[in-house]
Amino acid sequence: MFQTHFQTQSLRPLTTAHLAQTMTLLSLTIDELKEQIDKELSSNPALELKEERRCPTCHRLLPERTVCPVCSRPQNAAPDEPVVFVSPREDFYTSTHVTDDCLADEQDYSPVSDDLPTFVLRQIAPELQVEDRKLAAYILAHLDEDGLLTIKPVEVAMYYHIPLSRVENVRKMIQRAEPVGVGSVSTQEALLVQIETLKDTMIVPDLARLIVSSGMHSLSHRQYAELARQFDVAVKQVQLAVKFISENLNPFPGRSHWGDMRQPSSSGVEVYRRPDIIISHLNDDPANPLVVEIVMPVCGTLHVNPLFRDAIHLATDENKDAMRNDYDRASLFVKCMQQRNHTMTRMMFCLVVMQKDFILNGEKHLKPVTRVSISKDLEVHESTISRAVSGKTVQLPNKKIVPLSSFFDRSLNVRTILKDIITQEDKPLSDSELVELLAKKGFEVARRTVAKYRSMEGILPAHLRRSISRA
DNA sequence: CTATGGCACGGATT
DNA sequence: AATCCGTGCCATAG
Repeated sequence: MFQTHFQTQSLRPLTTAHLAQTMTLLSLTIDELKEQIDKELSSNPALELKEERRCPTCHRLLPERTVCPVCSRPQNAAPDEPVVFVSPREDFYTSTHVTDDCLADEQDYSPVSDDLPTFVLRQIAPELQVEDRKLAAYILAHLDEDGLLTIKPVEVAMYYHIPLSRVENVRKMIQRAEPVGVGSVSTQEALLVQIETLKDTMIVPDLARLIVSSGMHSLSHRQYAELARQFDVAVKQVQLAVKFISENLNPFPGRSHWGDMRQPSSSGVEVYRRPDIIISHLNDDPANPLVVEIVMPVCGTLHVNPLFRDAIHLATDENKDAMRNDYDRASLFVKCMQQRNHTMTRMMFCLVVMQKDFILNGEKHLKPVTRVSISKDLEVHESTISRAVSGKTVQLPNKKIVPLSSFFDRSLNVRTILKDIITQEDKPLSDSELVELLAKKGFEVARRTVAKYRSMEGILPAHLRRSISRA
């Protein structure tokens, strides 16, 4: 029902080679795609990148059509249907990996958002020795989604064949940068660093420090009595110190700062990348229809250079085979690229129609959709959708960047409702009470599941929940 | 006895 | 075929 103005027939893969390459291209993220295109362009003279015209009114590049798909909507599209098209936006490309490029001073990348490593690196780059910069970048490249280090400092030192002390010096600088404590090896270290920096601006109870430095185990198990005995103070004192800790410190430095734009997926290494797809309102006016751009990392469209084809006939026999080969490769590449974009376009159209509420009104309104159902609507194999979704990110109209896979998250809506309930209700609710509240709103989940969701969102259990600071 | 986290199982998803 | 997710049961802390 959704393929109103998308013709599938003309783009069916013809050969197995075509199919295979389309599949690989489909699963590539935007950075990998650019890499692939660059490689192909530089190694194959038959391939050409043609700069296309811009739309006179909105200045978007016009890839395949002469009519701008955004300004002049296709006639057969209903007014509330989203416009989906492939958008060549090289200008949008910014370096997202932490490389030497990122370290160049005061460059304006105009990214939608920095990733966490870049964000930190910018702060400390000015005071860093030049030769320590790539060291810092390396360290920052190995943070988990909580902002903690995934490798040991010793390993870094061995990797670069430098003394451990040098690694630690750089690491100390990273830890002092915002978000404070990032780059720590453990939650304990993160907390200690935060305490040290807080000391400058406020009074830190000594007991809090003691508890963090030598009572972490008891703390995490909420054994307050044990702590009181260990430090020979009243339980009440311990509770006060714990309160201070939970209100002022954050064991997961990465979360407070970046939790908003990032979904806590446990494999979230790639989550900070710039988006593969951009969804926005035309001219950012909510009254206008949605515009969905499948971002191409190059400016213009790829096609086979017609001059090259003519030149084959003029070439010597010796060159002819090679040129023929180049030509075939180029045209295959172009076909595959079109196929890829075609699939992406159709999929996004389908997805945006179904998840319109989610895109406009937030995560609460996410409908549980499976990849299989989409594949049926589009009449493609489910693995095709899987590949198209995996690793990609989307920028929503509210400028948040989320992984495309969250469109298929079965429990995201329940989790956000849960978050809402917890932040709004002032009295700490137990898990089973939460189950009832959720049931009232029409979400049937088990008690155990609520507990899981809490830990996924980094929400503390009912005991230690007082006033959780949220930015 | 209640609240919660760990382990593991089954079914759905990829 | 491998993986992820929701859930049930059980142990443990308070």
